Amino acid sequence: MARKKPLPFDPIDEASRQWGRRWGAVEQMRAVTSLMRAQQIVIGELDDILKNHGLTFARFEALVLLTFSRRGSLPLGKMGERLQVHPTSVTSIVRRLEAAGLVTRTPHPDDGRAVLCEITTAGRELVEAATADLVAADFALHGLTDEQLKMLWTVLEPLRHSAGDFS
Amino acid sequence: MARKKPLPFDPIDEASRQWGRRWGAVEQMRAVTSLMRAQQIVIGELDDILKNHGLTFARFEALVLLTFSRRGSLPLGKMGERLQVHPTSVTSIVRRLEAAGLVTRTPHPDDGRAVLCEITTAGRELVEAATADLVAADFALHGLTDEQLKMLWTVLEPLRHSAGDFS
DNA sequence: GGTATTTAGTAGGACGTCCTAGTAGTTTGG
DNA sequence: CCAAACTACTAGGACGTCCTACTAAATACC
Repeated sequence: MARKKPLPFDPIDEASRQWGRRWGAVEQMRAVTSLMRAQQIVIGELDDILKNHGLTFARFEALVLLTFSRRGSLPLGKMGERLQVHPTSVTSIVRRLEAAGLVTRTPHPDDGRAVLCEITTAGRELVEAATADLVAADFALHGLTDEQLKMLWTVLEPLRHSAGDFS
Repeated sequence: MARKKPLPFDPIDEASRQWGRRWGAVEQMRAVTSLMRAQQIVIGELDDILKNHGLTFARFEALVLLTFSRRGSLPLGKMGERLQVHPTSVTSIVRRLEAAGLVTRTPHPDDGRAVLCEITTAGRELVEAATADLVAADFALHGLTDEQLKMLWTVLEPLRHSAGDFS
């Protein structure tokens, strides 16, 4: 994941300097660029860890969600709501999980339109193993203090809220 | 972008509650999930704004980078370094920019392997217009104070640093 | 100088994300 | 009770990201 040759300067810092000479909203630009890059770094590391289990972070999240449900199963639509992704993304994720034998797809007993996704025993075991690895790796958030982690969440919370994720 | 029906609770908060009952690293998990979701929200809004200009944020960033260069041109490899993306991503981005007439691709005069990407007049004009829109929209970071924006950057900086982005 | 290695970029493919469109069930309202 | 509206999901495609080859050119090293 790490660049072969790290730049001798922070590219975002450098860009924000140039940005400031022409346009406004320097702090916003810098924050957004940071956010993008940090997300890219983190998901790269997480996917790297999960690759050893044949997973991606998206699929891992789906499995975790299922383990949190009472019966270990949810309709795809509910999964999309909780994971905050588009319905078609859920279809894609679940298709791959099913192919790996980690979930099963059955028609919903009470609603002919819906599909129930249920985690298998193999899925539950894999979640445990994968989670252990992620926790051991600090979720790729090396060196951030609990203070900083809370700050990150606190700063981003109103952003998520105003985007209409929840009320 | 906004969900049709926002959940009556914060899905990340809810997940972290359940997570805490089984596994550790609750703060990390919550921070990571926040980061992922916030990035998704922000890039969604930015792409939405840029769609009016026939751009995406990735392509916008590439154009901005070119306007920051002395001659308005850079070899693809340099662009990848500065944008912190894989070489093949640069190829993809530049191909689309070229198709839109926003950049030209010419062989590098001093290095037969390299390709020089140069922004066109149309490209420069588009960057100005698109930037104005993004700035007007606060880069989709509605309501975050300068304090919070700085905090975001500050918290994420060491993460980027330790990933080897720069030294 | 001539070969070996490194470097720049492209080709093709996997994945996750979104979108639009379409199908098949369910619910609503007259 | 039947048609209209809505809902759950799938199909197919665009985009950006990464990866693994692969080609061609430049550089290093005998």
